[in-house]
Formats: sequence, structure tokens, C-alpha cells
Amino acid sequence: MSENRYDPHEVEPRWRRVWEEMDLFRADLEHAERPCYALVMFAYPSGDRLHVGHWYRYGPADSWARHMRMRGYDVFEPFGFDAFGLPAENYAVRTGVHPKDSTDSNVANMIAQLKAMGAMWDWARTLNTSEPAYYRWTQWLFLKLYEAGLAYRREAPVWWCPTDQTVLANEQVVGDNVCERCGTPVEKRDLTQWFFKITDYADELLEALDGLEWPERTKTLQRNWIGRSEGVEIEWKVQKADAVVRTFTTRPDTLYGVTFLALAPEHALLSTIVAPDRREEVEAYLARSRRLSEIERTSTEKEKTGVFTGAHAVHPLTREPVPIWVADFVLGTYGTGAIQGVPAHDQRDWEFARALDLPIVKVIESVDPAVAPADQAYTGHGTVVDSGPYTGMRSEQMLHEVIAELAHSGQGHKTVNYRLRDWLVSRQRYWGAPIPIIHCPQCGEVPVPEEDLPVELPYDVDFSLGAGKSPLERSAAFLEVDCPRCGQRARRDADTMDTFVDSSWYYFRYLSPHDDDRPWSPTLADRWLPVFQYSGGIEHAVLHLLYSRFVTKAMRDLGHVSIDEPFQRLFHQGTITNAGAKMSKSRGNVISPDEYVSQYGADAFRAYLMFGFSWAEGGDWKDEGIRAISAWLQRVWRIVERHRGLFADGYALREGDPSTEAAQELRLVRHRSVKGAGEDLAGWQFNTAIARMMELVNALYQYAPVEGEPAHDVHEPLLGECIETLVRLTAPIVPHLAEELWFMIGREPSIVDAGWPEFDPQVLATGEVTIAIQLNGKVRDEMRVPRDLSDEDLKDRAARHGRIPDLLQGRPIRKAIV
RNA sequence: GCCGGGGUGGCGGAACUGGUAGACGCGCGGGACUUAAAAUCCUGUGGGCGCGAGCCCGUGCGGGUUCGACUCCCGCCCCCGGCACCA
Repeated sequence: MSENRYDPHEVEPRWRRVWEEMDLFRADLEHAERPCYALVMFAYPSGDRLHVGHWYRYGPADSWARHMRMRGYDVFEPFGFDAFGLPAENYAVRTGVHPKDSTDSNVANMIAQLKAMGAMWDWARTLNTSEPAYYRWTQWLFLKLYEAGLAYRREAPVWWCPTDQTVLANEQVVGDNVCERCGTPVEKRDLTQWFFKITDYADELLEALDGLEWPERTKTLQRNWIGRSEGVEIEWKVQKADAVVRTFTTRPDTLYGVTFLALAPEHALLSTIVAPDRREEVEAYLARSRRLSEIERTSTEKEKTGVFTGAHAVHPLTREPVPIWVADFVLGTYGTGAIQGVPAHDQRDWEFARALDLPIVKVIESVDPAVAPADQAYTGHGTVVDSGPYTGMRSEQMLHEVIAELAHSGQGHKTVNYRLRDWLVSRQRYWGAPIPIIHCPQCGEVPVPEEDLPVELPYDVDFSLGAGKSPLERSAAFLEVDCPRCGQRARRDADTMDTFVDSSWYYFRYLSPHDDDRPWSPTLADRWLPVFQYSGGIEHAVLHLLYSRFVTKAMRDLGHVSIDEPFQRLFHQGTITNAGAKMSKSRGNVISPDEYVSQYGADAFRAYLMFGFSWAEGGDWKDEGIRAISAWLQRVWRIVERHRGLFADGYALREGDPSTEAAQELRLVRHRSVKGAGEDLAGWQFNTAIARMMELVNALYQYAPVEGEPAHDVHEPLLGECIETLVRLTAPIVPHLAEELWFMIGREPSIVDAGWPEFDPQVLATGEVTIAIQLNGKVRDEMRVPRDLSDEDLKDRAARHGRIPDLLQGRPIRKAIV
């Protein structure tokens, strides 16, 4: 290798050793004055090599954190592993390698690889959720929620994945009802399971989104998922029975158009109200609908079906009888499990009425007659017709009035419904935190006393997927236990917790990972939370990001923290693809970071990922990109190397007042670069931040060509100042190279504490500038003017400039814009 | 269907609250250095017309507001993501 080249392979490991010896990235959480908690999402140790995705999300996140440290923040940047979970266990089923062994070895390999990235992670505070010292507190969390009534066990129809042999949370069922993990179509089963009562927080989870600095689409995902819907619950007295059917509707203004009620097949009242002569037919219908899968039942393509129950309800306003049907398009899990059928103004009700020949009564007329198709329901608002005293009113107004009337007569009240369901947290798998509950024949559910935590996972278990029983269910050593309350023989709960429980509170634990008498320090939590800046994938929008918000709020209400939200600011990285497709082993298009890192160095790899893409978007991998950025790093190195002589001792780097035009221009670029790069880094716009640095480099080459001998006998403070600035600007992006250059110009390590360069808005506002002269929106000429010229003077000069007088022909210039 | 995001050169991507569209980079053309190549340095590069000064056209499509629109308004088309028989 020629002497005139930067060699990352020698430099990078050397500086990493120095940083480690300096203990540079150990955060002093107790004494921080400007805390900046820079958090990246957990890594899954499901493989032992880093892939491009790891570099793409962690490298830039570290660059942001580095720039914050240079700005004087006390940055805390931890890293840890979400080590429990199905992949490790499935691997064990296939190969017989114990999840603990494969996970531990993957974690060790990943840490070794991660260290080569040169990030500021504080490895003294790493976490591994599968270690008893961690999951002890996951179990503590469970117990706290249990004590507060926020964790409960009940039988419910739940999603079951036949491949993974476990239940799943609603949030883990994606697309056409398939398992988020393995893609297998899931089934509904009635099982007794543990839930966290996230629905208690539905309203706050929704409301508080407005105050979060999150991407709009992520907030939208959560809003849709929570699915708040305001409406009215209406009571319908059933004729000849001591029963009341409650329906939920968002459109009480259509009440006079109700021609039937429909109950879900699982509705509890059904057996009470069904007429004896209809019982047989109803039973047959229920049996039929039970056989249908959830997918078939809820398919919009499916013909509407239903059966008359023989019962009638009394219309709350007209007192007319309304037939009650059972129909499987009505969901037992939403609202009250019963609906008021208004065929004229609801498309589903319309289809139902057409299929079963029920009357369709129009009660709202569109104001615009053009929007009144005859072959479907009219769902908009308009003028009320055939609705007793409300006739002639605007439907929006009737909506309010009819609510008041129903409330007045005790037949209905305003209510809110949510799509959100409680979080199903139990899993019939081994590799997770055991649920700290003991089932005693005498005492029932008994929480494990806190002092007995952790309930440790036994190492010695049988992993074969047998007869629907998990390894823990088959482990007598684990299951058999004495009841902590009465001392009788009892049985441990054999389920483990969803791994999303592990990751729902880890940001607290990072603050005091070694405390063994409490999950976190309230003092540190108050000082460091909410997380200053969080980053990770959008795929967790309604999973981890929702669960963590719930856990934080629950812990707040239980008095364990004082914050309302865990993550104030959030960014999502995009995805790096190759040849237009996601990288995967099966496609054979996986780019291995190792090859590129060993060829170009960690800095170049990081810098390419930051420059070649808009970080939030991602994009397609291109080999030329990394070659280009690597060449640019050499270019940076060369210019600094060439002028290092400027930094001989005692040399003053004040940029002074440049006299020549070239010097003025260079100074201007310097200030512009500092401003631009700083703002862009702060906003995670890495590509444009680097572009600003490139402009400074280009300006330096213009100013001081590298041909020939450098003329350093000439006093050149501006050049020195610019070079020093350049080195500081690049430090967050290419930490190793910048540290080397910093050292090369005679400074002490480390550059992360050398401060971020400042710019002077005055400089950007003074000097001469070229402006375009537009007439009627078209550029007609340009001229050089001082930046601080007044509008009047500007107009005046422009009107006399070049060919402008000819074009103006005596008319004045109306407005000037600089 | 509803909600959110997006559509800009050959390519990746810029453009703050409307003010020279295409920063920066790749690729490509030209030049310097070299016996030569690589590397490096300089230079040109949205499209069309023109010898030239210059002119015309250009941010998915069609209208509009404005002295001026990638940006704002109205009506569409297409792509990505989420939700969806949610009453």
C-alpha cells in the first residue's frame, strides 16, 4: 500500500483500543447534566453474524448520538438483546441445541462484531432478557400488574398457531390471518389464557399520541389499531321475555329506519329469547357458523346469512315490534355483539335485508339527488324523512337530539367502542420468562412471592413438539411446587410470557442493570426518561411500541415511575434491498457486511449506508456507492494530510477577515457546511449532512489545489480553520478516520469531546451574492449584489441592470425578493 | 372502501414557512498527469432548437390561485403500507 493512502485496517482497530482504554463510552448516569438517552431497539440473537440491516439501523443511530455528544450532551447509548423467543426454541427442536447455548453463543459473536462498528455503546450496561437477573424483574412486572388487576386469566377465543404450537396476541396475527413469525394460517380456539388489560388505557394511548414526536404514519397505525368509535348503546326490550338486547351504533339518526336487530351467534341472550318453534333452526345455524373459520366468516365476499329467532324487540321510539335475527356477520367481540339493522343506510344491513327479504325503510335523503344510487345503501348525511318528530331535520342535528331523547327516557346512552383487545401474553412455549403464578387446588391462583423470584427456567427439558404439550408442561421438576399460601402440593403455571413483555420495559432496566433489589432506580428513571431519541423498525408500530406505552402508563399509575410516555421522539429506518428484493437466504441475495468491511473498513461501510440512501426510506444496494464513498474518505484524508503542517505548535487558527474573493467564498462554504451538516444530523438526514461536508471538501480543493508543493510558509489561518472544522464535522459519520485526522493535526483524543463547530449567521448574511432577476416568474438576468442590500435598493439596481430596462419598458418592478 | 405515505434527470437522491428545480454523489463525455493503465486532479452533463447570444419545454395527469407553484387549492391516475362485514 502506498504511503499516500489512508489505511482503515490499521487505523480502525487502533483507535477502538484507545477508546476502550479510555473507557470513553461509559456513561455516568448519576452526574449527567444534559441527559440524552439515545436508544436503539433490541437485537434478536437469532443468528451469529451481523447483516446489512444491523449496520443500517445501528450505525446511523450511533452517528446521531456522537453528534449529540459533540454538542455537549451526556449521551447514554446502551445495547442489548431480546434473547427469548421462538426462533431459538424452534432451532432447538430441529437440531437439539439448547436455546440457552445457541443464544449465548450468538450474543457473544454479535457483540464481537458489533464492536467493530465503532459505536459508543456502553457495554457495561448491556442486557440479555433471557438471563434470570433480567427476567426476574419481568416476572416482578407481571406480579405488579396482577396485583392491580391488570393481568388476568380467562377463557376466550384466541388465535392459535398450529406450527408454533402456541397462542398469539392479536398484534401477532397479520395479513390474511397468518402467524407473524412463521406465516402459517392461524386458527381460533377457546383457551384459558393470561391477558394484560391494555384496553383500560385505550383512550389515553390514543389521546397521548398527539403529543409524541413520532412519524405520522406510525401514529396513524396505532390510531387505526386502537380504533376508537363514538356512538350510542341502545336498549331494546324483548317482547314476552324478561330480557334487554343492547345494540351499539354510531348512527342513531337512522333509528326510524331499523327493520331488524341481529345478534352474533355467540351472543349470550340467544338461548333465552329464541322462540321454541325456531330453536331447532337457530341451533342448526349456530352449528354451521361455528364450523366456518374466522376468515370465511368475516370475508366481505361471503353472502350474508342469518336466521329469525322468532322473538321481537320493542322499538324505543315507535314502540313497534322489530324482529330479532341471528347473523354471523355480526361479531361477538365488537361493541355489544348485537346491531340494529338499518338496510337503507348501512351497506352490510342492506345486503342482509336483500338476501333475507327484509324491508328497507329510507329515513335519510341525500341533499344532492345525484348521490342517491338505488342499488345500495346511502350512508351519508342529509335530510331526515319519515322519522316522526324529527322529519325534515338535518340528520347531523337529529343525531344529537335523538341521543338526548334516549338518555332522557333511559333507553340509551353515549358510549365509546374500541377495536383494541386485551394483550394476550401467555405462550405455550419453553424459551420465555415463566409466568410467576402457582395454581393451588385449595387457594386457586397464587402469585409467587416476590422474594422467591425469579421462577427459573429449568435447563434440562425435552424439546420435541409432543402432543400439544410444551416442554415446561412435561417437566415435573418445574411444575411441582408447594403452595406458598397453604403449603399443599400445587402446580406452577406452565406458560411463559410473550417476548414483547420482556422488551416492554427494558429501557428502564438499562439505567441500573446490576441492581438486584429493584427493577430500576426511580431517581435515574426520572432524570433519564422518557428516552430522548428512539429508533428502530416500523414493524413494531402496534406491537412493541404500543405495549411499551401501556406498560409505562401502568407503572406510572402504580407509582413506580412519573413519566407518561417512554419514547418522546422516534424515527424509523427503511429497508436495504438487493436487486429490488428483500435480502434473504432463500433468494440468495444477501449482502454480507463482513466482505465490505474487510475491504473498505467500518467507517466507509457506515458512511455509504448513510450517504447512499434517505435513511427513513432505504433502497437498493449498489456496489459503486461504497467505492465512491471510500474514495471520498481518501480525498478527505489527503487534504488534511497535505496541510497538517499548518498545525505546527502555536499556530493560531482564527479565520480572521478574509481579503480575497476566494477566501471569502471558502469562509462562506465553511459556515454553510457547519449549519447544514448540523441541522441535517440533528434530523437524521445523513445523506444531505454528508453532502454538506462534501461541499466543504470541494471548496478546500478549489482554494488550495493539491498539485505541487504546499506553500505553508504563507500564513494561512483560514485554511487551517476549515480543515479543523471538516475533521469535526466528519467525526460522527466516520469516527475512526476523524479520530486519526484529529490526532494528525496535533490534537488529543478524543474528538467526541472536542465540541461541535459553530457557525456565524452574520457570515452567511454578508458578502456578495448572485441573485436572479425574475420578470413574470421567468429568470431574465442575474447580478452580483451585497447580501444586506435593502429591497428598495435592490429593485432600483435590478431595474437598471443589463437588459432589464429594455424588458421593463418603463414599468416599475413591483416586488423584490432576495 | 377508510386512513397514512409517496410519484422529481440514465441512476441514488436534494429543494426550509411558494422565490434561479435537479444540491451532493454515481454513471457518462472532455482534459491534465502517465510509456500505458489504475489511482488522482480539473472540467462538462435535465430535454429540444440554434454556429452563437439565446429561445422553448420540463417535478404522475387535467384544471385553478399567484408577479412567481415540486411546494397551495379542486378533480383524477398509479405505487407502497396499515385497517377493513368494527355496526
